[in-house]
This record gives sequence, C-alpha cells and structure tokens, in this order.
Amino acid sequence: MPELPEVETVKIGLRHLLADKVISEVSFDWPKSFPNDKFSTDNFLISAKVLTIERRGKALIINLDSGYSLVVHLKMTGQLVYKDDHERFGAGHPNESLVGKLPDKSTRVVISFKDSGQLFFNDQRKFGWMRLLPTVEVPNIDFLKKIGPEPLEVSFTWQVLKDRLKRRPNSLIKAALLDQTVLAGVGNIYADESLWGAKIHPSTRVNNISTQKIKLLHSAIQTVLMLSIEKGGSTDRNYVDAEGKKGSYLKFANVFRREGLACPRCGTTIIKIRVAGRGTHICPKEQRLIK
DNA sequence: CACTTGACCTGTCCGC
DNA sequence: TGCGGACAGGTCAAGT
Repeated sequence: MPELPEVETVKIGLRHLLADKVISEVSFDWPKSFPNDKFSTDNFLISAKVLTIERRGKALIINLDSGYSLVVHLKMTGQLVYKDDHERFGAGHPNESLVGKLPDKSTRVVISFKDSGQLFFNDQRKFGWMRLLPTVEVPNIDFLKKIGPEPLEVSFTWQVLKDRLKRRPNSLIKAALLDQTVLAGVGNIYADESLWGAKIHPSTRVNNISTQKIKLLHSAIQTVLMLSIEKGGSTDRNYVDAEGKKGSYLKFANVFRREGLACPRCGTTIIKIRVAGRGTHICPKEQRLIK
C-alpha cells in the first residue's frame, strides 16, 4: 500500500491536524503493531507535545517534545487517521464512511489528545508497526540506517540513480527499484508506472540498461511521484490520508491495474505478468525485454 | 556474495 | 452458499 506519495500525503495532513497537540492516552491491542513498554509510554508519550513530523522513504516520524519520536511504517494496509471529537460527518460526506466508524476491527493503536481528537493507527493485515524511541536513535533503526536516497531531493540526479543501481548489477530492474536500500519510497505501483514511462521491461537486468534509459527512468520516477503527491496518492484498496480521504492517482495511472486496457501511448493492450514475485503491469509492445 | 523465495496477517474474489 | 486457493500497495529472514 502506502508508498512515498501516500506517506507524504499523510505527513502533510498530520502536520496540520496534530500541530501542538498534547497526548493524553494511548491504547493498543496487538503488541506487534506497537511493541513498547509501559515505562516508555508513561514517561515519554503521555503528556508529550507533537513538535514536527517528517517522512523518510515510506516511514513517518512524529517528533515529540519529550525527546522521543513515534516512527510508523504502514506496510501494506496501514492507515493513520485523525478524528476530532466534535466532528460529525453526515451521510454522503466523503469522510463519513471511515472516520465516523472508528475505531473498528482493524484499529491497532489509538492515541488520544488532551484538548480533543484521536489518532487511529489501523492496519488490517498487521504488517505495519509504530514504535516509540528516543529521537536521537531514530536514524539508527535498521530500516532507516540502510535506506537509500530520497528520489525527490534535488541532489537525486540521474548519476545518483545510476550509482545506486550499481549495487545490484544483476538484478531485474523492478527488483532493484523495489529495494529500499537502492532508493527510498518506490513500491509496486510507482515501479510499474516509472518503467512504463521510460519504456523499460521490468525483467531487464540492471547491467543491460543504457545510460540514456537510466536518464529516462530517473525523470519518470520523479514525474510519477510528484504527480501522485499532487493527486493525494493512490487508493487501490485500503489507503486513506490523515482525514480518511482516498487518493486519486490511479485515475491517472498508465499501466498499474489497467491490464486489458489500452496503452495510453500506443493503444496496445496492457498485460499483467509476474516479476520479482510481484504483479507487474506493462505495455508488451513498448517495454521489450533486452537480454 | 548476490539474488530469490517464503513468512508475516486478514480479507476479497473467483472457480468449482 | 460454501470452500479452497490465489492474490493484495512491504519488508525481513532464510534459502539457493
């Protein structure tokens, strides 16, 4: 589920919704979703105020004035949704269906705030996690320690992409793009969309991709990610933003989940194949495999 | 060592 | 309707 554009959208939403909020209570039902002890939560979560919220790859970091941070990874089906106590959504309101019914059976963690409001961490498949740890330790957790560069930073040039891909010279390009240590934030949707943009077959070995194609791929990754952030991300099944709203990028997608439909460039029927163990969407005419 | 495959979970959809 | 199996946006550990 949430890839870079979705997590970025959640981040932007939470920055407004949680600004200066003070935590009053936390509850959780599934230890793997929130593996923290009572001592830490009592001393560094309860009564702490939200300072800043950042994103690194697909991880979200909520910094508190207690010197601790909440690090969240939504994995496939995670949601971070804020609900104000006084808000009441009527029938037909876009938020009514989800936010009005929270908590529900997928709710793993509830964080309540002093004046008003609650933050719900929902996660149907229970792959996601939220961890409370000292802010200075955040960069040292395994996931963030090994993660690659942010693809939307100005420092992320095509040469950087080329260098990063050299770490996996014999991998299929799709597997390399999904590897968070190569670059941060690209998942299955945006890998497919970017490879279509650059007209590269996802099973092409990294070694066999020309510099010219790397440049095209670099540009396609940035274009696709920026467009998706503009559209509030992609909602395929579960994803919603911090207000419970769906993202609309998939209306603009070129190949992802469009098998059987026409390639927007050439009209050839898009097919779905399996690459690197993942469902993969391509235009079979434009994305030819070069061995 | 580089790379690929299963495991972690729940829910939905599709064929019989 | 019911049941089994495949599949779903991610990341590790364990396998080759």
